[in-house]
Amino acid sequence: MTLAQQIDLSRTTDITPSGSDYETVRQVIEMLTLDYQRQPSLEMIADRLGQSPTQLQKTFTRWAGLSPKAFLQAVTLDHAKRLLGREELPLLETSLELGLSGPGRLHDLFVTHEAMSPGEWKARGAGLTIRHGYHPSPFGLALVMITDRGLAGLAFADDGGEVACFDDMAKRWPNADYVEDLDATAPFAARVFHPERWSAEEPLRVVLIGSDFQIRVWESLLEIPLGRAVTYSDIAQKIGQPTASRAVGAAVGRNPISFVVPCHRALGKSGALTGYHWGLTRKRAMLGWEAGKG
DNA sequence: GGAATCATGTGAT
DNA sequence: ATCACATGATTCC
Repeated sequence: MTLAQQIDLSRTTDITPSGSDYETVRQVIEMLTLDYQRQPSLEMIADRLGQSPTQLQKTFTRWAGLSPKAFLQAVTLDHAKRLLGREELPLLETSLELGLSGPGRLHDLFVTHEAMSPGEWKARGAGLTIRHGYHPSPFGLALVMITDRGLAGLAFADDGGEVACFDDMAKRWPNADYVEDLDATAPFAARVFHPERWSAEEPLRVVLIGSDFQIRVWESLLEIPLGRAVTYSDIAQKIGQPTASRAVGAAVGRNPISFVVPCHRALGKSGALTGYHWGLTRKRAMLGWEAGKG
């Protein structure tokens, strides 16, 4: 069976109502990034997209829970630095910590994770059955991969990139058996993008398949609260290898469960969004989207 | 200030 | 062995 046959695109189920808005958001972010010096106004952007400013405003609010202006601010370097928690006044810092302690513990408490043993990692997925399916998401078409131990992979495809996206994921565990099973993946797709629905009673189950080093990095990503960010060197410190920030970057980049393991909250020391496996635009979109949730 | 350069750990080939 | 990196600090203009 060929790869294209394994991925049946016609059977994707619409789960997130805001899924179709991402294309608009993506184009806006790209315009802003392309000539950030000229600071194109909302009117100009709407014009270039062939939409009215009010239409665009509506789309944004629906997608981000955030006005366009607030969203645009959330995408700037300035805001990224704030996420790192370096520029807070002491007073604000305290209230910020308090305010975040709820959602901040979210990942800790509501995502249970287990790691594959080193032996299983070396087997490169041998003996493992991975069920997968594409579903719409707030960040474009999402590829969900699960094992009987929980969510193993979450990836994103740009238009027409569905096969490439699947291939990217599948070659991480080349010896696994892959079965398309949208009925099995749909419940995960429905929950993943609604973190407020994760609960201690019914936590989101994820399984980390990677090397020992990668798993240590990914586990520390899980501890970053919503609305905060850390640097690659912060993570290196945390796992006790302070000179390994670059290796950390590589490991973060190989995170197979993007969004749930919040690798988009890892930034360069300057606050710059240095890279993202599924495209920098998507990283900006996620940070902006999350700014509307906290 | 910004470009060039270096030290650096991990994982794939 | 060698190479490519989602880094970061230092050293030059």
